[in-house]
Amino acid sequence: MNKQEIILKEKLKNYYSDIFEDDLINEIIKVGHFEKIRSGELLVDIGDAMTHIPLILNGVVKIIRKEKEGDEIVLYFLERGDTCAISFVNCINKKKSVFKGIVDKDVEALYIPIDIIDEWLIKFQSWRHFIIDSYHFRLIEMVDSIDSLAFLKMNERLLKYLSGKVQINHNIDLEITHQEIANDLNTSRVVVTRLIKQLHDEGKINSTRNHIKVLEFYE
DNA sequence: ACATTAAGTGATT
DNA sequence: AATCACTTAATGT
Repeated sequence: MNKQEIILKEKLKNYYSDIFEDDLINEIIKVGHFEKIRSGELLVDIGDAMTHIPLILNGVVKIIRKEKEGDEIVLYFLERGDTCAISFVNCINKKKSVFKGIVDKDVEALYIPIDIIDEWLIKFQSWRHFIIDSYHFRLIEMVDSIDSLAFLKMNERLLKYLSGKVQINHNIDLEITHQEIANDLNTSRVVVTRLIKQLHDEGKINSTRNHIKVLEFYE
């Protein structure tokens, strides 16, 4: 086993040993191939056929639903321990992706071929549970995001968005522009600017160019 | 110093 | 809450 594999095994052990049994971790290391993906890179696009599934070790992936003419909206973020279970089902049925995934913060991931994923479902209980749990979790996130769209006003959505960012980044300092937020929420920059200013005046955030410090957020 | 990009604002729908 | 049109401020070359 080479040096990289050892480091990898350590990372996997640290992050996943609570959920996966040792045998499974060993198999993951055997068949998975390691990749680093830089922030801003496209992971999957709508219509892509998937052959491998990334198991996220580090970083953040932004999952986006896209309307025909460029209109996009962010559904949720994936981080360590997450994997897009939606894509498992895509794989098993050999269907194409319905979502677009962009790397939001540099990602380290292990790519696992789909046929093996299928085998593991039978072979490992912990894997089965992992997939089902993560599917369930995605569903909850989706419902949540539908709720937001349907019932929340823009200012509430913004606050929720910022809260989510803080959680996933493990940092209350966000490097983001009003324009980027506007794109993610599918609104205009002007609107974001005004709401940001409001939140700033209310003392809930601190905003300067390219940077927002979130002082009040949901857990 | 100049150009570019981000953010702020008033008025209108 | 969106859009337009314009200003001001911050930053890069």
